Amino acid sequence: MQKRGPTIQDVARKAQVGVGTVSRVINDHPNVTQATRKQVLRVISDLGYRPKLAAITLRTRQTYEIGLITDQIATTPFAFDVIRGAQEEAWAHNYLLVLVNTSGDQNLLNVALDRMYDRQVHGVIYAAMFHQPVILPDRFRDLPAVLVDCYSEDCSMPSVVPNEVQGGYDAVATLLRFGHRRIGFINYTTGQPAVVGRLAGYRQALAEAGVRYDPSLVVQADIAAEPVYRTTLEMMRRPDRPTALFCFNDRTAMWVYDALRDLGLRVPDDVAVIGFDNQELLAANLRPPLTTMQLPHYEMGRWAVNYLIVGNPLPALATPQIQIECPLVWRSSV
Amino acid sequence: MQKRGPTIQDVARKAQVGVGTVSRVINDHPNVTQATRKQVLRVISDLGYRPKLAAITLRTRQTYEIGLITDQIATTPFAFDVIRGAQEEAWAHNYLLVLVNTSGDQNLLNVALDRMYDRQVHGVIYAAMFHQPVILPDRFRDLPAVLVDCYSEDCSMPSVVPNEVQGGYDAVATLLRFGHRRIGFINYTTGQPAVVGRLAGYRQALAEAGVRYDPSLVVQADIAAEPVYRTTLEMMRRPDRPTALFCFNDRTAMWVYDALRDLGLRVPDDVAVIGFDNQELLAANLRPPLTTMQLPHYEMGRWAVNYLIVGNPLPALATPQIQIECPLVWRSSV
DNA sequence: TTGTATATTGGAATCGATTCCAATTTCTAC
DNA sequence: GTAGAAATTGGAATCGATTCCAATATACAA
Repeated sequence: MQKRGPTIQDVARKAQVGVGTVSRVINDHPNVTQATRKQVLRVISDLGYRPKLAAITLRTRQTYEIGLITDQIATTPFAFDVIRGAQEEAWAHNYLLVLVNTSGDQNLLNVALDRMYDRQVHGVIYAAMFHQPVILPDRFRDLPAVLVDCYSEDCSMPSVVPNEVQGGYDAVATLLRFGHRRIGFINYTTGQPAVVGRLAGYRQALAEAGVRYDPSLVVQADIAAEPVYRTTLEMMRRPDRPTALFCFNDRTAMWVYDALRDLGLRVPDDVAVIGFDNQELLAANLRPPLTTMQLPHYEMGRWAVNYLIVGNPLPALATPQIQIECPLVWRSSV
Repeated sequence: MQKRGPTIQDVARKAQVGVGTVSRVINDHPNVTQATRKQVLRVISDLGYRPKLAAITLRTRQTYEIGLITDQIATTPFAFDVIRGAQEEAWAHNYLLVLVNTSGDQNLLNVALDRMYDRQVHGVIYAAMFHQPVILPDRFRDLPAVLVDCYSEDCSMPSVVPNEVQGGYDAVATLLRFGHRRIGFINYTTGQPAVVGRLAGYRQALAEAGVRYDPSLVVQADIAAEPVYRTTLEMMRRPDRPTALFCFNDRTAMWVYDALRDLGLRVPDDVAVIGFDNQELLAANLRPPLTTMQLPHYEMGRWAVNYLIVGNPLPALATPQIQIECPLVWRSSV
C-alpha cells in the first residue's frame, strides 16, 4: 500500500514536453536537445520521479529478476554461498534475485516454477544441496534454466558443478609435495559424484607421483562423529599407518582431529590432515586451522546468473556442462 | 525473453465471454453462473493460461513480494536462517522474497532501497548480522520496513531481536538446576546487547537461586582460538575452579572443549559446558554434542514477514519492539 | 530563397490485467 | 402474465511505462 508517487505523465506535464520525450531522456535515447534533456532531468529530480518497474515490464517483458530455487536446507551452509554468489552477480547486472526453497518437495517445485513463470523472470536457477544427478519436471523447459551443483543425466540442461577429480587430485598432490607417501583417505560411503570423483583424483595424483595405490589406505565411513572417530583410530594404530590423511570433508577432519589428539599424535607434525569443503566456521576455527579444498559454491552461483543474463560463453556447446575448480585453502594442518 | 503466452483476451474470445467474466472467474468473484465458470475454466486450462503478474501489479499495485536486505555476510551462517524463515513465511502467504546484500555499504543500501521502491515491494526487512543498534537512511520511511536482529535507538521502526537476558538466564538456570553453584562465564569483550544482556541474565539467575555473584568467575575474551584457550586454562587451573562454564557462543565452547581436554577434564562429567547460538554445524558435531541456547533467527525472519503482510499483531504499540525467546537445545554437554 | 535531408517533438496505441457501469437476463411475487 | 428486484454479462476506462508515426523545426546545399 504505497502512496502513489509521480508518473511519467506528471513529469511530462510539469516539464511541458510529451511523455515520449521524457522516456527518451530516461533511457538515454538520441534526438533530445541538451536544453530539453536538462529541463526534464530537473523536473524528474524535483518530483523525485522513479519509473515503476511494473509498467516497464508490462510493455517490455523485462523483469530484471532471476529466480533461485534451492532444493533443501541441509545443516550445511552451502546454499548460502550459492545465494551470495548469485545475488552479487545479479546485482552487478542490475538484476535482483527472487528466492524459493522447495524442501525437496516435487509438488512445491512445480508451484515454484509456476510462480516464476507468472513473474516472467528472466531465468531460473535450480541449486541442489550436494553434487548429484537430478530428474526435473518438464515445466523447466518453459523457462531458461541452469542447474547448480547438480546435473541432468541426459545433459539436456546447462549445469555447473565442482570439479571433484581436480579437487581430490590437488589435495593429494599437495600432500605428496610435502613428502608424504602413505596417504590415508577417509571417504564417504555413497556413490555420489563427490565420492567417486575425489577417489579418482586421489589415485591419479598417486599414479603421477609414482606411488603405488594401496587400497587398504582408503576407507569409507558414515559422516558422523563415532564412525569417523573409530575408523581413524583403527587406521592410525596400524604399524604401517599413514603420515597424512585426506578427509572427505571438514566435519570428517574435525573428528579425525579428535582421534589423533586422543592417540597423542600432533597435527601437522606427526600427521598432516587435509579436508574438503572449506566450511569457514569449522576449518578456520579448528586448532590448528585446517588446510582444505574449497567447494566453489560462490563461483557456481555467479556463473549461473551470468549465463542467464549475458548468455552462453561457450557457444560451441548448446547446453554447457561446466566444472569449476576447487582451490586449495592454505591453513596449517599440512 | 519468453514466448508470449495467452492473455485474458485470448481466453475471453475462445470462451465467448467478456474479459470481465474471465477476471471474475479467476478471482472467485460472485455473479458468475456455474455453467460459464466451468466453460471459462476449461478454456483456461486448455490454453494453459496464467495471469501475468506485471499486469496485475500495474492495475492493483500489489506485487506480492517482500524485500530482504542483509547488511553483511559474516562467516557465520546466521543470515541464512533469517532468509529461510522469511522465505517460508512469505511463501505461506503467496509472497516471494527478493534479496539484496549490501556488504555494509551505506551507498549500496540506498540504491537497494531505490530498487525495492521501484519494484513497489510490499515491504522491506533489514537484517543485521548480529544484535546491534543501527542508524538507517531516511529512505526507509518511504517503505513499510522492519528491522531484524537490530533496532533503531529512537524506537522509530518496528524491530525484532533475540531476548538475550532470557537466554542468559535460562542457560545459567539450567546449570543451577543440575546442582552447579560455581559457574564460570566466558563472555565477549564488547558492549553489544548480547554481551550485556546475557550477563544480566547470568546474574539474575544466580540471584534467584541465592548464589552470590562472584565477579572473578566472569571473564571477557576475544572470540578467537588462542585467547579463549588461554583464558579457559587459567580459569580451570584455579583451586576454586568452576564446575560449569557458560560460553558466549558455540565457537567459544569449541575452544573451551580443547582446553578442557588438554587439562584432562571430561565434559560433562568433570565440567558442564553450555554454549550460545546453536550453530548446528558446530554444536551438533562436537564431542560430546554441545547443549546450547538457540538464537531465534528463523523465527525473527518469520515474524518480520508476517508483520509486513498481515500487519501489527500488537495494535497497542505503533512500532513494536519485539524480543523473541532463545530456547534451550538439549544435547549432552551438561 | 527555396527545396531537401535531418533532428526534435508530441501523442496515440500498446502491453494485460482489474473494475465499474450500463445493458441484458433471470427470478419473485402478485 | 407482468412489474420490479436481483443476478449476470460485456466492454470501456484505467494503471504507467515504451514505441512508433506523423508533424514540426532546423540545417544544409544549390
